[in-house]
Amino acid sequence: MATGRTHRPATRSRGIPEATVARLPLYLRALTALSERSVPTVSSEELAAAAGVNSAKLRKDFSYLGSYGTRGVGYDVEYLVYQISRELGLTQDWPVVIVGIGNLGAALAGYGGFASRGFRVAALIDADPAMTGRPVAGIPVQHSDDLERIIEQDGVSIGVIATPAGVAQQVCDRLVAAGVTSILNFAPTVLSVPDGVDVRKVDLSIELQILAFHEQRKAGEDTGADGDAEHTPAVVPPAPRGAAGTGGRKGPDGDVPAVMPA
Amino acid sequence: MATGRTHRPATRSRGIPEATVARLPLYLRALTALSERSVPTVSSEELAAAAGVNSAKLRKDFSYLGSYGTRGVGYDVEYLVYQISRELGLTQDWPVVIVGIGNLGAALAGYGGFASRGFRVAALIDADPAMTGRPVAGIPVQHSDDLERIIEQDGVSIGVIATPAGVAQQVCDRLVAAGVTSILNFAPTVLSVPDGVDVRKVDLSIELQILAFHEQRKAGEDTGADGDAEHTPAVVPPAPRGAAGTGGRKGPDGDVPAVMPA
DNA sequence: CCATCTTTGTGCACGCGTTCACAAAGACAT
DNA sequence: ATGTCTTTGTGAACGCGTGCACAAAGATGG
Ligand SMILES: NC(=O)c1ccc[n+]([C@@H]2O[C@H](COP(=O)([O-])OP(=O)(O)OC[C@H]3O[C@@H](n4cnc5c(N)ncnc54)[C@H](O)[C@@H]3O)[C@@H](O)[C@H]2O)c1
Ligand SMILES: NC(=O)c1ccc[n+]([C@@H]2O[C@H](COP(=O)([O-])OP(=O)(O)OC[C@H]3O[C@@H](n4cnc5c(N)ncnc54)[C@H](O)[C@@H]3O)[C@@H](O)[C@H]2O)c1
Repeated sequence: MATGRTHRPATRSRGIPEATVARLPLYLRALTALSERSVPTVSSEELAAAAGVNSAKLRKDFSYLGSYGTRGVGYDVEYLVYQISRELGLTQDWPVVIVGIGNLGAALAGYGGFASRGFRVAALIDADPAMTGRPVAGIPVQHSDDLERIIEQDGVSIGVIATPAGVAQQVCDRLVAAGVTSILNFAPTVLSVPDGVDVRKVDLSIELQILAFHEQRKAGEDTGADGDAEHTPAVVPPAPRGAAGTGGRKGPDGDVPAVMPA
Repeated sequence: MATGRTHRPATRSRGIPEATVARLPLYLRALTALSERSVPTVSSEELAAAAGVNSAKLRKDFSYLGSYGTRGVGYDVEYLVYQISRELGLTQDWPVVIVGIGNLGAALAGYGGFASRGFRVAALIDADPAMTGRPVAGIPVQHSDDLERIIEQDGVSIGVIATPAGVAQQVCDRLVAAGVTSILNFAPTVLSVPDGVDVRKVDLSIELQILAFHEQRKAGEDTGADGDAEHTPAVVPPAPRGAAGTGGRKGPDGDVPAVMPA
């Protein structure tokens, strides 16, 4: 998932529920695939299956956009692709800057799916002087000293942060001050931004921890021991399939010893 | 039809709400930072600010775990770190395999935050024979022919898919058949899995499109006109019945329906 | 022991999102 | 035109998540 921070400007955004907006790209992807196969129309049932959602939900989602279907037939694929693209703002070009061209930033820079939908990598920015001028994915890296100039010059309104967590807030502040109003944050930090700026985060660590929670729960049910263990501490839960005995992991993030208070 | 998608296990009796589970890693991160600064206790107000959430929400979240606070004082940092870690299943070791060691997979393999919380990269798997044996982030890449053996041997229950979208479902099927029950998918595809298997996806493209939607909305407020007369909607079909009468979707701002293709 | 102050834990109300179920709309055949 | 069949669009019910507001719990001080 990856959600942004608190999202409630009190002013209802546009009639379209946030949950619906989050699914539109999903529909768009499925529709694009149908379009490439020259499928003329599609029913809500078929499209819903392709997008992995409930058909009633899909119909309600589309009802927020308007009545674009034909009863008894379904939806016109090409037409719907256009309508959703327009609604999402993909009919225009969105220049994007990526800040922090390390392992992740470099991978993002070369990501094909980036440019596929109106998103254009306008610039790659890094603080390391050694990287300045070096081409990554065909785009020369620019020094962060020029960050403000680049953003204003190219009219960039979307920024991607792929720097270490320690400097993410600082980078964010500079981006916002220079005019960026949408930020996609890959650094594991909570960013503070003024009103009117949207932040969405992608946090691998959080996703894994959520998976671990459910994984543990599944394992707990199998052993039948204490399915709903409640809060009765003391011992660690039974290890599921092949969980190696904590062979002294303790990552660089510095895990904590875990001590019970008196 | 195992259209199985992610979806909630419906947290039956005495379960922790999914929304709460998703925030626990956030609290844990903030608490870990406090722990490293040797802060003994923290109030819900302070911790909520650090995690970027509402304090009432935080207290309610913690109430699902039990009564771990002390009224008039706050929460014991070390104790909470332990409790949340335990609840999330981070007190045990989780071996993880990454399939598809391309640009993204390689970045993930070298990600420090991966190993920081009990997640251990057990293996890197790729279908390209040229990569087999080559070390990435210090770990030798193994060929996908050995996928099943690796998973069973190491008791891996969490898999990360970073392959091209076209083969993601196929890779997913093999992972699941071999015993993996939690999948983190980076490929832009909807994965079908049987019940009991959790899938979470990280989709950069979707995040950007959501940002673009809001960005367009912000821009639309400034400039009164809709800006793009490119597609020229020639004919304006009658507004779908009840735009104003029956239930009024849409806001007061009159949207311009485009032409329906023949 | 009592008073006061701080902060938790939670009952409650509200709004959003999901899902069901069905009338209405249109296609198509006769 | 009429009837049948398919599929949309949506009213309504429901459940989940959020945030308010406050009583209770415990610390602290006299
Ligand atoms: N690698 C992953 O798979 C992964 C996954 C999830 C999250 N993340 C997060 O993404 C971020 C980047 O990860 P990474 O592996 O690419 O790290 P990295 O160290 O390889 O790259 C960080 C880059 O940021 C640059 N940088 C540092 N300070 C900067 C500044 N002030 N302005 C501009 N650039 C600056 C550095 O020069 C470096 O090139 C980290 O916060 C990490 O936690 C990484
Ligand atoms: N690069 C990014 O920033 C980024 C961002 C979001 C999503 N993605 C998605 O992540 C996936 C990987 O992206 P990438 O840029 O690393 O692509 P890539 O082409 O660099 O890497 C793909 C790797 O998968 C391997 N592979 C192919 N088929 C395989 C199979 N059947 N089994 C095992 N390995 C197989 C290939 O050998 C290759 O090494 C893609 O689906 C992409 O859309 C990438």
